[in-house]
Amino acid sequence: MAATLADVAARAGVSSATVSRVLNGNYPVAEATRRRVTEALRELNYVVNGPARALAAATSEVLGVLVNDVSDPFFGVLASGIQREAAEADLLTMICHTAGSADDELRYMELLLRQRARAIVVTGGGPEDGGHRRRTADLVRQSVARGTRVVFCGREAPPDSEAASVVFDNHGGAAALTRLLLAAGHRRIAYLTGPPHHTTSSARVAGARQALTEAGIDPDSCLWIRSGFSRAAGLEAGRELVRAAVDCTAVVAGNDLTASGVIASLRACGVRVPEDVSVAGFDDLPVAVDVVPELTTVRLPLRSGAVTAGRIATGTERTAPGVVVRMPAELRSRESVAAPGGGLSGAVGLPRER
Amino acid sequence: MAATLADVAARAGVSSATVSRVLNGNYPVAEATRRRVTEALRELNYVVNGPARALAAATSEVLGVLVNDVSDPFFGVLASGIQREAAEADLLTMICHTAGSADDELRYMELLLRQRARAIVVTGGGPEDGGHRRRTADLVRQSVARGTRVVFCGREAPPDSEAASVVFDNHGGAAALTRLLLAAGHRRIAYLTGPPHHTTSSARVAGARQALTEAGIDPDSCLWIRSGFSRAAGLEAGRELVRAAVDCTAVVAGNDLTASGVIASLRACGVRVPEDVSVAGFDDLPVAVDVVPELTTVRLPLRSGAVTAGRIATGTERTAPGVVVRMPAELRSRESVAAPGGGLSGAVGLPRER
DNA sequence: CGAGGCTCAGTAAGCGCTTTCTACGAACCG
DNA sequence: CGGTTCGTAGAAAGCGCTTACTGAGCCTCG
Repeated sequence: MAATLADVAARAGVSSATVSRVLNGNYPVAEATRRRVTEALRELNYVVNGPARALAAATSEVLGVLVNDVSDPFFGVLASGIQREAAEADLLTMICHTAGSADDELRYMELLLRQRARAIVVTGGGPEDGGHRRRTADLVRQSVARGTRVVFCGREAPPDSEAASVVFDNHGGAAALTRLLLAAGHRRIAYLTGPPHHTTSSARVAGARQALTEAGIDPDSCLWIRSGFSRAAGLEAGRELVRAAVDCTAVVAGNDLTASGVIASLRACGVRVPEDVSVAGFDDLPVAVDVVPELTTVRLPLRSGAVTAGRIATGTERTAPGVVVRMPAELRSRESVAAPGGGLSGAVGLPRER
Repeated sequence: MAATLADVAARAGVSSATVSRVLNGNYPVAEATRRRVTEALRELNYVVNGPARALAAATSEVLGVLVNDVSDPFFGVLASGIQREAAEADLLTMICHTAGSADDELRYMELLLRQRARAIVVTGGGPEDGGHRRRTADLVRQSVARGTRVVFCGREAPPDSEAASVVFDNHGGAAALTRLLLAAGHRRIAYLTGPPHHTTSSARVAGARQALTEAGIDPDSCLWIRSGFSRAAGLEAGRELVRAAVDCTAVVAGNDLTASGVIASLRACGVRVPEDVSVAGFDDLPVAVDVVPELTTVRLPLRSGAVTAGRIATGTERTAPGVVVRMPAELRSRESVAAPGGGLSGAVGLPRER
């Protein structure tokens, strides 16, 4: 049933090589022949056999993108930016959902490597685990050796690897955001950190701590609460903050999604934002301006970072191996941060602790 | 650099057939031999060549999932359900983002077909366009002929095709939702339909119209507004409704995302939900209970639908070709719908029209 | 008018794997 | 002790494609 090149060739009365040439257009073929072949191609409903082509040509037309969470808009922006570049280079993008699991990340990298993907883009932050880094570095090495380009977008490639990286200035952004809060007069700040042992979380925490220290404030006098990067995590955290009547005038969420959750649950508990408590986000996702009040946040140039990563991955942009492209972060001051108000405990009418 | 089976065989002092057998474990191999081979495999850092294997075995280990929008939680739920089943069957899931484009949908189907994917799951609704249906039907036929199973999840497979379908009762759900609103006393309802010429939108509209007609109300006395399925579309629509001071006491959004947008923009304009205007959603996504007030919506069993689709796709569950599995919809009555209030125009202090 | 150049197309050698067929011992049995 | 069976592994034939390499015509030009 499935027609092969040979079938088409027979029907068109030519050799299979000619059919291949018509298909790929990389060698001259006389117009008349081309027409006959094209005809036969259509008549037989020919569909090229990808594996066979990939085997013979030692390359394929797929670009793999690894994302932590397909339903997180952060990755949506990244993935669609990369996809656009891939399409430009006639590659088709396949997105693999790792669910934030380090093992799945490796599994998919290996799968893509096995499939001889043209390139692999690993997006988002990753585990800070040494074993994982080492295994990742191994895979990167093998991939590069087999001609699969690897690009990291959102974290640095393992040291000494040939893979390029596009990284966002999480550290600087977090520091700037903290300085903004300090300038507004906040001193008691609750930080919802992202998932622990995660490069992105750590960089943001480190940036914030540095800004605090530089302002002469002991970072440990602030609250550091482990949370996730989802809206649900923010809702949960918001409820917890209120329940514990935490003594703070500002909450810095791990990202905008979390911030929107925090705001929703604070308001549901009667806490006004920003009158009672200021809330800040991170990333400047579309949701940041959908929320009421609009979020003060840190804008990461995700789209252009994705495009850069995509261009490196497709080879449109040639770079030195192991290059690290740094993308700046930029403060977006909007409505959700104001001068310190009564704080959480004040707002809900509980005795302020400490 | 890239070690092949033959390299491994040479190193282990066996034939490549033996190495293949060790790799696949489908033929008996003496323990001692196996050990030597395994050793060589590791020493040479062997990575199987997917295309070569796929070519020889005429099948691959990938399951493709087509989604309209990777960053829409509706598809997130679907994709992760399918992925779980795929993982169970030792297949790896690749998600392709079609951006709702009919052309991309076909392109990706063809890509997956070319790659000899084990199965393809097409999720979500699709264009009602005849040409597209026909081309889809063609591809399905070819896929099946080549041993790639095709499953539709969220819309029916083209007529007479071998592909299975898992469909959600959009029609019945929309009817039930409308009846709920009618029972609450609403008569002037604004419907934000999803994207036009889209199977899901149409089914929901048809269900609502039927319920209206059955209640003796002329469907055309209600407002039918084209919108999208995103939160942004809801925000936009909400603003429009207020701006035009539309005379209605209830808004039925295309889905929960849109509903959350509508609520946000209505409230931003000083309209109370549900006191002034009731708002209903569709799908019962996690966001439905995150929103304030919690959304009255229609629950679609997305997760179990996805699992079913996944099981059919992987072959875990054997079904007759062309089977259509229907999943029921279920009303979820929560806070966002109440008895009719002053309506939109009343709330914003504009003269009520008509 | 024959040599050299061009254009176009066929031949055939793989790409790296799976799998059938075959072969070789060793063990078993009557 | 010859013949059968069983367990194990090699030889080799593809899978469907790409791509040198080769060569047949035909044109051009000295």
